[in-house]
Amino acid sequence: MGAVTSNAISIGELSRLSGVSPHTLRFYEAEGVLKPAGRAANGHRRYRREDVLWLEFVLRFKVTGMPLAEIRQYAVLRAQGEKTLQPRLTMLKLHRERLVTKINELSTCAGVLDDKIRTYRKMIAKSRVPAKKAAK
Amino acid sequence: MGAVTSNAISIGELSRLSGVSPHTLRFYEAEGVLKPAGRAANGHRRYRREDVLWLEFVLRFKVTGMPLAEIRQYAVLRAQGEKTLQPRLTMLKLHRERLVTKINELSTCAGVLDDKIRTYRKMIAKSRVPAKKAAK
DNA sequence: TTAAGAGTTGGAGCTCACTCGATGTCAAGA
DNA sequence: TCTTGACATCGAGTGAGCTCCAACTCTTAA
Repeated sequence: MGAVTSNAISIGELSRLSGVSPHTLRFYEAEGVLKPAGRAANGHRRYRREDVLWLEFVLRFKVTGMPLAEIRQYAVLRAQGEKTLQPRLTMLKLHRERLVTKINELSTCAGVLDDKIRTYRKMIAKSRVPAKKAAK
Repeated sequence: MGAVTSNAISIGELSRLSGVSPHTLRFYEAEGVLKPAGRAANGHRRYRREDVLWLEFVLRFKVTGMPLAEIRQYAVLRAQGEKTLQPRLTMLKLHRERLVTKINELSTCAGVLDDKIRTYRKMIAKSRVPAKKAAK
């Protein structure tokens, strides 16, 4: 049975798994968003289950528009252990607020967009009817 | 009473009104997002009511994450008049779809975030209780 | 033995959306 | 007359977030 290897995966596998290119994964590591990955004997990066979970968390942050710098800040706190629970909670709450605001903003825009679409449909319908009448 | 002036505003006024810097307004014009503004006798840009409304529309597109290139594309169609109603409607519908998808995605993330916040609160509460007991 | 394929590094380059700086014109007010 | 302030143009610079390239090392399979 494999000794140290256990269930660690390569950068290529993580890339396929996460949809993030190997380039970008290394870039994230350089930026301090991902902690320096463990290495195999040949120097290749080895990602473990917890690394995959953290990446998923990071991607959720990203999707919600958090800038990398802020994600890194959170990552740094996390690396410092339990004593930073409070500041991390503060960051999460703040981000939650922004997220709710953003969702509301987008919903408003979606409403306006719907109105616009309805108007367009009507305009297109009207511009077609006279043509039919004329043809009659 | 003022003749041609009517209710046209300067770039500075539009900037204050919209929260977009004069630099950026000129940049938008150069990019074809805003149509070339009318000019006063001295060469200064004069924006009219319809220009302000169009800018508002553009900003709503922007807020919802539409890239400038796409907004310009819409602007170009609009400038071509009634005959482009159909392609514009198509663009609006497509964008609506993306917007709805985005809103759902964000809502999911908000849910996950809420869970995380709850977990953090519990962890913080637990890390406090033993300290109190020890002090007793 | 050679070639392919997956990884490594460092650094340059790219896109997007601004943002700024230099330089100039013009009109109004002290 | 001189200064201030708002505007103009043009081109360069910025920052975020990748994305690609060159050159190299290993391992494995033909």
